[in-house]
Amino acid sequence: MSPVLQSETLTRSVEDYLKAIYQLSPEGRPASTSEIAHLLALSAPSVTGMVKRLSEHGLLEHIPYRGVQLTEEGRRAALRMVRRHRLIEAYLVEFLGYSWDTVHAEAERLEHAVSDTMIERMAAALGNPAVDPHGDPIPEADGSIHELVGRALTEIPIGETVEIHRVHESQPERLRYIASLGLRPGVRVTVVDRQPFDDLVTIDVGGMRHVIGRELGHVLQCVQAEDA
Amino acid sequence: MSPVLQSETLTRSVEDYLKAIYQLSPEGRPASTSEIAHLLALSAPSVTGMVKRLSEHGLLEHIPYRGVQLTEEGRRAALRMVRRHRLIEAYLVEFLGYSWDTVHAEAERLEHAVSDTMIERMAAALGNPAVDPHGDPIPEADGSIHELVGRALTEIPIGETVEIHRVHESQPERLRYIASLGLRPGVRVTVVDRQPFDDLVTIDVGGMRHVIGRELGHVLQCVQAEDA
DNA sequence: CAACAGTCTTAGGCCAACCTAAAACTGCGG
DNA sequence: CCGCAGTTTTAGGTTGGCCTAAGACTGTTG
Repeated sequence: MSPVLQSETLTRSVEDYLKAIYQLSPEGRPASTSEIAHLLALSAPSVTGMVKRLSEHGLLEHIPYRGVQLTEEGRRAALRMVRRHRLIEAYLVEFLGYSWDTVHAEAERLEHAVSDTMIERMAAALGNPAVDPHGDPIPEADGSIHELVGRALTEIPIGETVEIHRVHESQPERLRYIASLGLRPGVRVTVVDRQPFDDLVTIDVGGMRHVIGRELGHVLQCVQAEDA
Repeated sequence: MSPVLQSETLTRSVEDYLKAIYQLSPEGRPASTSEIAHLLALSAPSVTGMVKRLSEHGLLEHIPYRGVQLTEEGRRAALRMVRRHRLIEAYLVEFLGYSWDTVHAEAERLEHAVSDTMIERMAAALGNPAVDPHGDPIPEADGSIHELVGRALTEIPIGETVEIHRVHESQPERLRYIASLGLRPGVRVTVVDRQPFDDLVTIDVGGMRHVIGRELGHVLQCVQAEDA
């Protein structure tokens, strides 16, 4: 119908908005103007303005004062950016010596500049990985994504051993701290104690004990450990 | 003095202008408004406007109706972009399966998006090459550049055997044609005939004979063949 | 159910980069 | 040395993307 945005016509800004809205609500629940503004570090009126334009272009639906939801077209464009971002992160870690705490900013710029061809070559060089260095699933080129739902570390009962499967965080300082505790996707962790309030969890990571607070606990997504 | 552009403050546009001006005149001779406009596919008034701003920022000197020259600061910024561009081209060819005729457009976008850190890692992965896939010299990180001056193919006398050392062309179709003749940096060529006018040159490339016209002849830069 | 806090939108501006149309300059040829 | 072609600049306008200030809405609460 609309001959708009045949893939390459989206501006950087538009790509950022779509990705942000997707990240605020992968399930499609409406995202609020202020959430978007906060995530993109912009003023609320800027968001309102852009949202209006994007909804005119059919990339999202906006109910004034109620929030925005991606249309199918908007969701596809957003997932394309997520795929790019995560593949770039994986590539930089694998081939250019980046650590997972430094890779985000670089990917944030590259995701807008790289061609589809280059993305697919990077994917091929990596062996078409399913997840990025943080354990986040990489959407397929066709737009499908397989979210492996784990449990937050804060929900694991005492005595249980789990495997960290995803570290849902992008701030370098936090990632560096997490890494300093020996925590990263694939690592096995045993919950040895829990506080009744504030979701404080004491864990054992390869013999070392650490106390994890609520925020970090939510960032660390776990799955059942595979073998004893 | 001016706290402007501490490296990362240049916009894409500004980077493009500086690189274009450098390319129009690496030696520093003034470049004209219309040359710049043509190279960047912009209107002349757009160039005048930008040139005025850039000269206010000390990146170039503009004598109205006479042309522009890069200042030392502008030249440094331009060489930085040239380094980025050529290293990116080399990296894409070496590690991501690009051919030299497809690599230019990709590099043109990436050169604005990649961090200095990433550029240096790419350089290291390549073993700090001195030239890119077209044989163009890659400026050093400190801003020095070593242009190996060759002779245009049109200037080689009959009977002489030379080595192609640089193919100074960026249009994919032309590069594809050149490659189809077996011509690329490092290839040895013997001049077997020359026409008195139009600079037509007949060459022998590994047993195949081709006639090269003036334009292509200038694109192909040659050096003395190393050994018989 | 009125008032208020908080959120969202409208109004009005700004800046970078582009454009076209018109005016100004340069340098050459008669 | 005047005029004219070609080049360059000025004038004025557009668009995307951002901003602050001010007004409109919503939902909660006394």
